[in-house]
Amino acid sequence: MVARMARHETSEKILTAADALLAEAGYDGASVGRVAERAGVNKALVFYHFESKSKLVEAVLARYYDAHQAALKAAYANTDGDVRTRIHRVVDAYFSFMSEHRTYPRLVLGLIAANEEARVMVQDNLLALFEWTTEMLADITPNGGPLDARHFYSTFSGMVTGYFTYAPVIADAWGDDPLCPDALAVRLEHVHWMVDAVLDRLLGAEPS
Amino acid sequence: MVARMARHETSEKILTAADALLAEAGYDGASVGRVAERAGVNKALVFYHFESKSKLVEAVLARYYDAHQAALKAAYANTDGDVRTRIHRVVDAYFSFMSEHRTYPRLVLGLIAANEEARVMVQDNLLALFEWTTEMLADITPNGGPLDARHFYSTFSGMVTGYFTYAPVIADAWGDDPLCPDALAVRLEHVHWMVDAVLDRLLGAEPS
DNA sequence: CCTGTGATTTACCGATCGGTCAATCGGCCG
DNA sequence: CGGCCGATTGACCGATCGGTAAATCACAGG
Repeated sequence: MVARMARHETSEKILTAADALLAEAGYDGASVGRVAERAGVNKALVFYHFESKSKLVEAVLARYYDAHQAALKAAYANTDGDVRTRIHRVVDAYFSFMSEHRTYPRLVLGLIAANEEARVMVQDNLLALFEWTTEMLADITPNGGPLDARHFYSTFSGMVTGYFTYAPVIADAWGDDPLCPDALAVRLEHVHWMVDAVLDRLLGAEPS
Repeated sequence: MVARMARHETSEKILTAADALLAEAGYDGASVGRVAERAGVNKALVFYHFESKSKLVEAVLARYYDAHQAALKAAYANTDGDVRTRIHRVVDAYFSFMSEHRTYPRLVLGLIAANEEARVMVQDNLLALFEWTTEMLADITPNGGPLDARHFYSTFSGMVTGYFTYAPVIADAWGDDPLCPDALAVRLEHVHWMVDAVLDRLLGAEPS
């Protein structure tokens, strides 16, 4: 009577449940028991497929890491157009990745807010994106000071991820759902407007 | 032998310990036992002074709420200078409040990442700031669309709070401490530069 | 000096946490 | 059919969680 399924199938169900629960309730709130319950699976089975809770969380993160970086690099690898066009393309890729994986930014938020152990899991991916973005902007931003690439990375990634993570909190004040397609499109417009504002001031009246 | 102290004194020690622990470990990580331990106080005493854990957290938040809003309103109440000058003054107030209360943004982060109950505690304060900022920007930003005041609030508050909350994560990649006075001054410069970039594009070549 | 009162402590509760273990189940191969 | 092996289960562990009850303590007023 017990439904049998391939190893991969069961693991995937557990990963999906853990992903959703981590985004909803953070690291501590996503207990192994609740993850198993949502996956429709025995609690001990979670430890059989992933040996510990931290390993499970790392597995959830790993599903996003490669995809996240690949999406950005693919967008920047397209060399059509000038610098402005390419930056807009990367912003589009960043934003659409987040809207296609809405649990991801909240998952990261939950890990950063939790204990030191959970925090270091996020570091590797964050640092990789950080260094890569710095390299991308190296041509148009000075080294050091308030216009260093690291500040622009912090500012613009925060504009995107911050919107998704804070959305459930401000949803009440906002009349319509801030995560509905229309609202997301408007937010994306805002980010693009900000990019242009920055580039206008950075590049001056330089002919493009 | 047991040191006696005024009611206010003990409460304050517990509040301070809870504040620090919430910022470090989030809502679930800041257990009542650990809070009591850090405050050098018996665990049951926490329930005597604050009847439950959620009431304790609300008390911690309450210490910041009034001060946070008062700081911003005081800055904007100063009507010297044009719009640009006044906005820069509010940004300065926002930034300096965060750097003087560094546990505050991480405390809020920890509550947002935790369960629904903890999330609603943050809403009230966030919404008050949100509406007030909207009102402040009403004159120079259009209603609705990507240039609505709500988007600028989300963007600029994220630029400040996001920097403080993500700092411990990116500290390793950053050579020097991102929260040391020099680094903070540079970040503040960056935010001001962004404000000017936005105002240049919003107000056009308007003579000031 | 006695007593009342509020601050503090000790001991304890049921629930849940992450994790383990032996038993069991289901399909495949000989 | 019998045996093997990997997937799954239920029962259980010690630790810790938020919270409670009653005893104890320190001090002020009569």
